[in-house]
Amino acid sequence: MSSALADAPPRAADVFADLNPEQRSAVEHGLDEHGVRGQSPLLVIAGAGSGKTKTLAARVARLIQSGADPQRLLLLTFSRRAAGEMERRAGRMLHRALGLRATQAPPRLPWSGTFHGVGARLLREYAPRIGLAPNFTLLDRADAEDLMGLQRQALGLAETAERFPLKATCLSIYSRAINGESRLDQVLQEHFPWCFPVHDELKRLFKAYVEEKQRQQLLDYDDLLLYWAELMSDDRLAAELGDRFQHVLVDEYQDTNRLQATILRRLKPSGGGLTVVGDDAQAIYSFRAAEVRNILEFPAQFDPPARVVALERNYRSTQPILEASNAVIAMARERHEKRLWTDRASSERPQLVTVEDEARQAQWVADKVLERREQGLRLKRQAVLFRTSSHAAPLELELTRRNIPFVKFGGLKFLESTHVKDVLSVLRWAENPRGRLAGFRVSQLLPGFGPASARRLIDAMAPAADPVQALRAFEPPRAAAASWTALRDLLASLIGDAQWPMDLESVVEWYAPHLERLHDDAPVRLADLEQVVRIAQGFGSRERFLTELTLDPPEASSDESGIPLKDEDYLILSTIHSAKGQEWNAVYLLNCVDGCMPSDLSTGAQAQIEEERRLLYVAMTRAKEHLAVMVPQRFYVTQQARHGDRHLHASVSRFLPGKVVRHFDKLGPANQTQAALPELARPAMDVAARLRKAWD
DNA sequence: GCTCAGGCTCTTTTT
DNA sequence: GAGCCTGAGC
Repeated sequence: MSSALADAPPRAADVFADLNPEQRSAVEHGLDEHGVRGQSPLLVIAGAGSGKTKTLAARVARLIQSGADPQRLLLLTFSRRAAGEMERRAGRMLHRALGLRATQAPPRLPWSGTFHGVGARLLREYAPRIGLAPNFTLLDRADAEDLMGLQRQALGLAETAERFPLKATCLSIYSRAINGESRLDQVLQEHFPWCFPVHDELKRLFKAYVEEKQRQQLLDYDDLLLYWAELMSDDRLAAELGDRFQHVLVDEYQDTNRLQATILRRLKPSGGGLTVVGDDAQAIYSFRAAEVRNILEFPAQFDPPARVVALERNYRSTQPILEASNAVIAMARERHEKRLWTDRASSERPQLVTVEDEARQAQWVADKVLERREQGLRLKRQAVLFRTSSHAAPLELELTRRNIPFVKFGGLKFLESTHVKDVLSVLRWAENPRGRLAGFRVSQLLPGFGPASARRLIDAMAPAADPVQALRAFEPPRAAAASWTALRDLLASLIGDAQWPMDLESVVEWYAPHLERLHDDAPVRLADLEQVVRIAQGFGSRERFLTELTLDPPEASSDESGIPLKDEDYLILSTIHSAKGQEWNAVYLLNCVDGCMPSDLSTGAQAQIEEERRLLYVAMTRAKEHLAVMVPQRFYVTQQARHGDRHLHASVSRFLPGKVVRHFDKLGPANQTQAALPELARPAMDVAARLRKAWD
């Protein structure tokens, strides 16, 4: 224990002075002026905008100030970004609390990060003790899907008379079973009923998938949790790890799944030293097998039960915004009774803005954003939120047209796009020449090189003592002879000696002509690749680049101009999921109509609808002063296989009935006449039918 | 035996 | 638009 810290003058009162009584009680739980006293578990129910991050950071700072070793503090957050934020704020408080000089850095928190990130580090360290290869390769989701796809093919499941679930669906099912600690038949019954007939085949497939991962020393995301949990089913290792981390703090506990709860339970069986923070009203990740019951049943899990502290004072939003948000969540079926309050009065109510269509919606938002900027509100203080990434497309177009810079969070990461995956796969293959996945993908980029040749190639390389030699000895299919030479030589040089980050540039150079041949929009994709090259420069080596990119991918993308520099001003576009934990002075919420909000893919079970309601609640509570909820009356639906593109008539979200809407100021075209919507009389669409049926 | 073009289906949210 | 399967054509 650092004596310098323990000897520091107790100046806690200065730093922690502005905590309210509930926050203070959470921060001081188990502590007194002599340091760590009690060790009972703590649950903090933290409403939206109630100073959750501040409280958690203050608790971290207070623990360290009281003598806790930063090395023995495990801080589990939802995202890397949240971990960084927590470390920064705790650092600032510590800096003041310990009376450090400006040149002195506060202690770092080496064990803060996501469950997955921390799991990866622990597993590398403990690998030799649990029969795991320490240099295991981490699969991102797309890789895992490809591996599943290969097994699906190999088992002949693709050729069954009935269409077998796609590889992505197979992986979702598998992942759900792992994270939810559920049996396959339960998962199928509850979440994938249409796949139930192929229960036995899926079971075979998953067995093959697991075996293949083990053979190739591959771990997928779920394995990071699974192996961690398994590691701690050994009493000795569990005790060792439990002892290693004196305090364990978990953020966003409402979005953890059962497997994560198991890990915590094995880490801290008595709950001593365990602090979890969350808000059941903001649970929005059940599609990832998050389990709200984790937080609801947390206190009773221990004997004596965990102490519960509720933070109900909201510091973020104005009274009118909070009232509207409270009205939305008050209609939820099941919830922890809790009433957020604030003293931030305002005469401005949230707006419910009806516009004709999505194009007008984009114009309205762009106008308003500029108007607010004229009034002095920087773009960065404003955000546009949406349920689904594609909902922002018309707005992105409008913003680009008007030269308004923006950065988009969430949705399809550009790392997952075909061309970026292609390039990264070449690097992966070079990094691990016996890995079958990357080779299988890359070789088929060559014209005349199909799945059969690809399989022949990876079969030749996998067992080879010298993969480069196997590569040179390989006879390519005749049609691919010319292009084969270039790939072979590229790989040989990449395997031979790594030249980072020049390697990546060689790969892009090799790939460019193939990109040209395979895609019509090659220039746009090439711009993405230049972006990758730029990102790569921030990493010390090829190996680090590949592993860290998997656990911590860049979360933003923007138009072709690339991500703006940090000091530039830009508008935030974000999915609601990615907006978690954030706040802005002005928030615009797109497409608040039935079919988008709730998404018509989530109107099946009541539980899904309730989650969509919480999603709206999360979106609204991001706003500090200005909130505009947009309702386009019709929108254009593209790529409908059956009927082609057409207009769809939309109605305001079911989560905004009369008694909620009265908390809003209504804006919009005074009288929308039916004449303006000629062809909408009988929309012959599946979606429309489903929307109606949802009201039955 | 192998590749590739054409047609069909599905399309959320993320570590 | 991309994944996936089928079947024509080499």
